[in-house]
Amino acid sequence: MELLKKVEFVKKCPTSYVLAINDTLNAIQGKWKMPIIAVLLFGKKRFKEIEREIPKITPRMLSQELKDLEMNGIVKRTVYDTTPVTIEYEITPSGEQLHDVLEAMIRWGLAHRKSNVMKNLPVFK
Amino acid sequence: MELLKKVEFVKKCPTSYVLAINDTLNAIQGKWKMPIIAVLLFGKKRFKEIEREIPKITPRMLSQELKDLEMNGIVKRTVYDTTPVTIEYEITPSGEQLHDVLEAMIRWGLAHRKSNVMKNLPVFK
DNA sequence: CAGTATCCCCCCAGATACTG
DNA sequence: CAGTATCTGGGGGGATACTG
Repeated sequence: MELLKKVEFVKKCPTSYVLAINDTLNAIQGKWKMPIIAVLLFGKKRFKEIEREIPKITPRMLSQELKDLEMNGIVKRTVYDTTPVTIEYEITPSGEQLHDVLEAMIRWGLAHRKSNVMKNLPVFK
Repeated sequence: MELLKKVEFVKKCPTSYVLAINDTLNAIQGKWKMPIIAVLLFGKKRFKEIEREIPKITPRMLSQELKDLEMNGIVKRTVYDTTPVTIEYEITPSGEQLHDVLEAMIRWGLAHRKSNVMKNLPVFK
């Protein structure tokens, strides 16, 4: 769908579009969501594994964000009945579909940085 | 680029991708960025016009967000030498390219809501 | 291992009022 | 019109310690 048509659509039916964008934003927004999703795109991981792969994240934050992601259907949590229990986190099919969004974001980010229009962007964050 | 290749790429060259995603997130993240961008996609607007079109936004927030967007090269601010001065905000070409990201987000948001995997999403925000 | 529980600080953002 | 100034509360998120 091209821009003008979309704009027209938004005019006529704002709620569903705004809602959809909001859902997506909620899914990926927050300091640690993207890193966690990125890590899980490489496959199932356990709590400590994720923690180890994301520098500086605290268990408190990891726990909290994983709950969010689970509630939003991005991540699935499975408890295995071993002793002690093993718990694995994996990305859901729906979560995996986020790669389209990520690719669009990567493409825009690269192009935008190249176009050099940013006046005051920190090189690292 | 498909997922696996991207993942490989991320493994080899994490910084640029993470940076790009970060840039994009910074551009659109925040409570009022998307509404402002949406409004400006309809054309040039003045401060008060934007304020009127976005319910509940305060001048303080609008001013702040517009500055952010300008610094990030998403929005251009033009001062016209009338009396009193007229100031117009318009979206930049680079900002307009965000529609690819928006469309990806809309597509994912709609599909994800349809797939009904969300356990606890507020119907309205 | 897989998390909770507490404490605490900072800053985002709302309310309200004011200015060139 | 096009914003800025000031005050304020709530919560996101860090540090640290603890638990089944």
